[in-house]
Amino acid sequence: MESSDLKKAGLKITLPRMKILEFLEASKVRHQSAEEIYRSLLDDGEEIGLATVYRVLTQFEAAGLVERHHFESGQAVFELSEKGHHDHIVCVSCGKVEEFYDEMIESRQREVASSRGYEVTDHSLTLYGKCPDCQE
Amino acid sequence: MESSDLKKAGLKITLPRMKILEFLEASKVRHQSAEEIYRSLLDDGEEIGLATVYRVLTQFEAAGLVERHHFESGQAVFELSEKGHHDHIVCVSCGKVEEFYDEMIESRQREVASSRGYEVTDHSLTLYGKCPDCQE
DNA sequence: TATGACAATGATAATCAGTAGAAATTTATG
DNA sequence: CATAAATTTCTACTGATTATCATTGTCATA
Repeated sequence: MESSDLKKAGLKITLPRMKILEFLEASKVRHQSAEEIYRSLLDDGEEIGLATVYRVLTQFEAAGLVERHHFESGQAVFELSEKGHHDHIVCVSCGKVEEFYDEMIESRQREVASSRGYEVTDHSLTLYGKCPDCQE
Repeated sequence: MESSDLKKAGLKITLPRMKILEFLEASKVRHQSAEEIYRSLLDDGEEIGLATVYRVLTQFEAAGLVERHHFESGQAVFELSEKGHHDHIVCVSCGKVEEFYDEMIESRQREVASSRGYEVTDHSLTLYGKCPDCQE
């Protein structure tokens, strides 16, 4: 079932790609950096190179299998794009990431863009704040 | 008039800080990277180090004089924060940046965050698309 | 199932934005 | 002006990501 995802994406079925995809699907953490994914795979006893992790994630992104987000931390994080579009709330204390979707915000964005003659291809909205757990 | 800004920010008045502030105020380009600012100053015949540009911009940011944005380019850009809060539309073809403000979007963001118990400290919303000039 | 074209991997070097350290210079005061 | 403290500069270094390249793996075809 994973391999069909790869085929659909026009990617050959290789061990590293399977490993990464399986790992992302099995992981309960939805937003992880390339380095974290790499470390986790090594810890699981897999043999894989960091360069391959970066390369494969980039290919997955191009294929629409994962999304890359930048948030504030210098380091990009990746998430499986199983669900539809959504935006993020990031806790500035603990780093937790929650997802949300608000149709009113979405539609206003489209209006703002088109009123200026833009064809929107993408957008990113991230709220930063303290999550309930981190407020004392 | 620039020096008073620096004083208010609790920063000593130094040549590099004046140069950078004057440059930002005189520049017609509102969003520039540290490297671009550095190059421009050198081209203007000023003597300044890149490390100083980065450090001063960071101090200006802390003092609220400039804002730092991350967009998709990997490289941070800085803008004078003369105006109030606003979001951005970035053209994916020519890199042009426009600003906008939409109260409905702002208020929905606050609602979304508070409905999840978050205290929002900041947010970033960026739309990506093709500007009118770049659509053939 | 063997083969060959070509894509993918992995180790490492390179790049790129940004930061740290330490010596030299400048600023604000007395 | 003299002096302490803050600031600048240069340069080396980080950390994240990408490029290189020799080796290996995949897969359509024979």
